Amino acid sequence: MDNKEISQAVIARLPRYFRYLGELRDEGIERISSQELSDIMKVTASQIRQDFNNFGGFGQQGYGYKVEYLYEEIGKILGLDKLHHLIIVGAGNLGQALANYMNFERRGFLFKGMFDSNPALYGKKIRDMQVRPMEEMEAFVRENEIDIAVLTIPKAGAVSVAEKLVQNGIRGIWNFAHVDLNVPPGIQVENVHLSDSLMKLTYNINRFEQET
Amino acid sequence: MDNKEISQAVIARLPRYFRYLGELRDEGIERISSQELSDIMKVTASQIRQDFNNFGGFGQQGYGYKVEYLYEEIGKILGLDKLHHLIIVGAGNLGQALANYMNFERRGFLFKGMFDSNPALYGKKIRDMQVRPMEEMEAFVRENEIDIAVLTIPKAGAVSVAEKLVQNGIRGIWNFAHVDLNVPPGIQVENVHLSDSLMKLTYNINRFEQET
DNA sequence: TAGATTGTTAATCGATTAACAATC
DNA sequence: TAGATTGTTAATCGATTAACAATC
Repeated sequence: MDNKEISQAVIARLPRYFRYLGELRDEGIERISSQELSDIMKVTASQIRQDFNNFGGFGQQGYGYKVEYLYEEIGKILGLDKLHHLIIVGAGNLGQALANYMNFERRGFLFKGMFDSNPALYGKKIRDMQVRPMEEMEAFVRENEIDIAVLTIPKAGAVSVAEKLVQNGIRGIWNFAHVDLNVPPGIQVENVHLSDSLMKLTYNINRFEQET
Repeated sequence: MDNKEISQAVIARLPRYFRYLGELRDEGIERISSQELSDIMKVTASQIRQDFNNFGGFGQQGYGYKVEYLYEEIGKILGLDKLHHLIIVGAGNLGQALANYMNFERRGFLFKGMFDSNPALYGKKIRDMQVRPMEEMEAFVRENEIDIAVLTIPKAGAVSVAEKLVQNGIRGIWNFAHVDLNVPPGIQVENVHLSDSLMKLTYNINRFEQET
C-alpha cells in the first residue's frame, strides 16, 4: 500500500461507493464501468477512477470493475473486515437510540457496554445490556480493550470524559456532544454535530427563498 | 446582499463560528479579532476574514469584531431568526430521540407532529405529541405549512415518502435514511448518514494503525 | 485484432493562505 | 497621530476534471 496521505475528501466518498456497490451486488450485477457508476451516483467517472486508484488498481482495462471484488476491497479499506469493540457513553435518548439502531453489529461493531452518570438509569436494560455507572467506564475500557466510544452526553462533561477515554486506550471517539474535543495525535475523532447539520439545512432553505 | 453564490464549504463552517461566538458572548466577551478567534478555533485568521466577508463587512478596522453583533448576524444568515415548522417522519428509536432532543425549539424549530406507519405506535405520546398514522402526513404538511421534515424511516420507504413531502410543499428534508434522495431543484436535502460517519472513523483508526 | 475502459498525466478550477493597502 | 486590524487582492495549494496512452 502506498505511503502518500489520502485526502479526507476521498475518504468521505468511500462509504457512499461502498453503499452503491453493495446494492449493485445485491441486484446480482457482476461488473460495472466507471461511466456506468458515474451515471448512477452522479459523480464524474474521472473522479471515480481517481478515487479508486488512490488505493491501487481495482479494475481491468477494457472491462471495468468487478462489483463484488471492489465492494470487498473498499470494505477492507474502511476497516470493516476487522472487529471493533464499542461502548456508548451517555444512556439518554440519543444513546439509547444508537444502541438499538445498532444493526451496525453485522459490520463488526460489537456493542460491549453502556454508561451513564445518572443513577436512575443504572441497571436499566437496553438491548440486553445494563447501563453501568460512569465510574466504571475507565476500568472497563482498559480491561475490555474498547476501540471506539460513542459520546452521547451533554457538552459540559464531554471534554473530561474524552480525556479519560484517551488515558485508558481508546482509539476513536464518535462524538455527538456539541463541543470540539481536543485529543492527542493518533486518536481519531469523528464529529456528528446534529445542530450544525440542521443549520446548514435552514441556510439553504432560506437562501433559496431570497433568490426567487 | 451579494448575488454571488457562496460555497457550501463556507456554509459548513458557519454553525461552528456561531457556536464559538455564542460561547464567547456567554462569557461576557464583547470584542474579538480574527487572530484571537483563529487561536481559539484553530483555523487561519485569513479564512475567518474571508468567510465573514462573503456576507459583508461585519468588523471594524483596527478594532475587530463585536461578538454580540457578529453572533446575531451569523444567526440571521443561518435563518435562525425565522420560525420553522417541523415534523418527524418515523417514530422509531431515532425519531423519538430527536423529538426529545429537540431543545432545538429555542432556535425556532417548532415540533408540530410525528408520523409512523406502524399502527402499534399510533397515539403514543412523545413529548406531548401523539404519533399519527402515515396516511395523514400529506394533508398535515399541506394544512400546517410544514417547512422541514425529519426523515427517520428505513431506507426502503424513504424515497417515496420524500416524494410525497415534496408534492405537499415541504422546503427541506433532514434525511437520516440511508439512501440518497432525488428531489427537484429548490428543495433542500441535508443528509445525516450515520453509518458513513462511523466508517470514516474506522478508516482513520485503521490507517493510523498501519502507519505506525 | 479492434473496441472498450482503465490508470495516469496534464489542465482547470476552486478554495485556502499570504500580503498589504485602507481605515478605524 | 500611531497602532491595530479589517477588507480585499494576489499567490499558493489542493482537488476535480479532461485527455489520452496503456492494456485487457
